[in-house]
Amino acid sequence: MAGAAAERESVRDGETLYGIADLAAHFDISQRTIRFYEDKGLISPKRVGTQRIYTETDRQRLSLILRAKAIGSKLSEIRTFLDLYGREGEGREKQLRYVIARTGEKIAELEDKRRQIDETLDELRLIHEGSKARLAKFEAR
Amino acid sequence: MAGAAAERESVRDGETLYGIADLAAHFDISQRTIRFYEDKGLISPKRVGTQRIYTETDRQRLSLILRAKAIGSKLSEIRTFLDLYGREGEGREKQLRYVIARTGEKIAELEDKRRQIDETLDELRLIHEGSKARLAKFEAR
DNA sequence: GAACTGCTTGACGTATACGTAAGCATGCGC
DNA sequence: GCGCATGCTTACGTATACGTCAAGCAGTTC
Repeated sequence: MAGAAAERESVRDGETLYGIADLAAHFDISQRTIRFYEDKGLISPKRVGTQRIYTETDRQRLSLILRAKAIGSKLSEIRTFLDLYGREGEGREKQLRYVIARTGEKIAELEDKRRQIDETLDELRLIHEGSKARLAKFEAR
Repeated sequence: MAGAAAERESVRDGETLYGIADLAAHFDISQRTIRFYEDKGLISPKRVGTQRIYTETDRQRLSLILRAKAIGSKLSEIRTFLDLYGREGEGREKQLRYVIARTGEKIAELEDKRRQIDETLDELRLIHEGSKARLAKFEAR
């Protein structure tokens, strides 16, 4: 990953840049939302004058933010979440322990959520299939 | 006090009854939260004078509500969610179609959420294990 | 029978996650 | 040079999901 990043740095000439409208359209969110995330410190685009300029990295960050949101993380959590990804390259012992602890918590939390979703899915499928079967009887008359 | 109510459980029909404090303690939520759900029409306990009395069915309903919340449903959604469970026994054709449609949507939604959680889990495990491996090197010195 | 405890109903406050509107700056296309 | 689109900041508004008093009633205890 560090190698790929370095490589992308070297071909910076060809790096695609985005305006706020581009990202808003791509992710189907409002510009206000993107600015809001910036206020919360989740993304820090470059500026040209006052205008925000987003790099590919920013775009991926935003993608991560949205997925984290989709699985039920709060924005305040997402901030430390992003830090985990950011710190991955660093190797200081204390930070490693921190990352291990936090990711461990999150993993347990998500596994639990997954279990609950599975249970709910089982029940819903029962109702779904049962209703379909009962409907079939109606139509068979 | 409500605990006392649970103890002298209605021997007549053998059904266990609960006070609001019982449920709050059991599910580790506040009494305020339970009353809030009632305001939203999610549960409708019996009353003895002004006091709320919950049956086993109410308890199960509350359990369902909390699980639905845990997987990211909004309270407004949970209301129709509960209707699905309630209507399961009824067999009117139109209602069956409704139930099939709604459960189908929810199933698709949850399956998607499950996928996203799995992806996130994969990434987190990579970071987690990778960090543990790197930490092991530190300690091996 | 006064204090204590638990429950009740408002009414208002709070955190999160944005939406919306107003007003100003900037850049383009003609 | 002018109008229109696009973007910026500031500020207030909104929906959700509760928390936090405040004040009162109903049993229970001492």
